[in-house]
Amino acid sequence: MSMERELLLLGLLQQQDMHGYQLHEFIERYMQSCVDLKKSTAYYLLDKLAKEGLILSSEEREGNRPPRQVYKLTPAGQAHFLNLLRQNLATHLPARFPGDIGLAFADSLPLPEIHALLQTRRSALAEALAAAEQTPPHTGSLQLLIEHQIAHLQSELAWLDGVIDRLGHTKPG
Amino acid sequence: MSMERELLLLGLLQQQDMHGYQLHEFIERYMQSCVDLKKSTAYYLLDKLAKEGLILSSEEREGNRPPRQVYKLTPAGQAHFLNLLRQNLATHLPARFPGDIGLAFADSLPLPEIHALLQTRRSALAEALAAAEQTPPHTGSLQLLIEHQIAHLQSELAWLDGVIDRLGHTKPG
DNA sequence: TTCTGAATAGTCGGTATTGACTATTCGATT
DNA sequence: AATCGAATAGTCAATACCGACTATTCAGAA
Repeated sequence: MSMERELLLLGLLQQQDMHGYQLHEFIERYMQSCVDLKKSTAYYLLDKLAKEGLILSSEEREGNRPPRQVYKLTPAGQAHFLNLLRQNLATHLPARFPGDIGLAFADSLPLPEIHALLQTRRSALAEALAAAEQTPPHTGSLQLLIEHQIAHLQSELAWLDGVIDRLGHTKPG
Repeated sequence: MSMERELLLLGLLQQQDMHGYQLHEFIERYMQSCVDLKKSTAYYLLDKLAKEGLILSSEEREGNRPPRQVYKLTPAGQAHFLNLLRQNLATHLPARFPGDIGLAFADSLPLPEIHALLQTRRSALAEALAAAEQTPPHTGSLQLLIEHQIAHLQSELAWLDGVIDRLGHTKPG
């Protein structure tokens, strides 16, 4: 498993014991800007971490609900978490831009159509930025992620505007 | 397969017939900023596109070299390519920041250590920016990708400097 | 000419990831 | 008290993906 996903699960469990569903909910709600982790993948990875002895699972029932597996960090897991954390903080992990692939082939379409399509993209981007700016403030480091997202989207918007602008001045042929 | 990878392969074959190895070489050399596509994955996806009738493969030998599969777009593939291209250009695909996961759990380490680790990250980031700025200019839309990468890395560097700076002023406790 | 290292051109077994599905419970509504 | 939709808590078969490996050719050194 990639180190980011591993760090993510261990990190959340280090803050608080949780069961799989809860873990996935939290990630979807508050961390969608850094990872996309499907529910079934989360369960798969939790199983694997348990087999590696980094976390322990125990049954628990609440009210009439069917029993569920609650996970907690082992001492080995705690140590491993700290190592991954150090490694993550010290490394620059390049972000990928899947939207650039289209740009790379844009010459296959007539200029006015490219312009119209990029205007649509611009709107979507501006909306994402507005949504990020609307996010209510969070505590501690989650706030950091929101601010990062906003700074990034602002830079993206400025860049896209530059691209759209230059599109008009392109000499045909 | 994700639409980006599909668009990428069809797009390259639309510009020029190629064989698998060549395709992968090009992607590694010139498009590492938008995708990470392993060689074996490229072959797997080419097989799949062929099965879907979007590309055709034919044997070809050059000199004494063993024969190899050369791929070309079918008319269906060309049409599909244009649709994917329109969709890609019109959509904002959010980038992910795996480096943010560490930041989210930074409070697990003492402040001076976080500071030291982030300085290391900053160096790596600055180096990546310098490398991007050193890239010799390219023709057409590939130049666009390089400029995007530079703009992005500049924004990342400014943001990281802000984070490191605020770290010093944080009141402990 | 024989060896060695780099470039070319892939294949294959195993791991990671996910979409689609199951099943239970709860609260509200009829 | 029966029904319906949303929330909870997962499972599983199928796909996607990749690391490590194989095999050939070529250029240059010994």
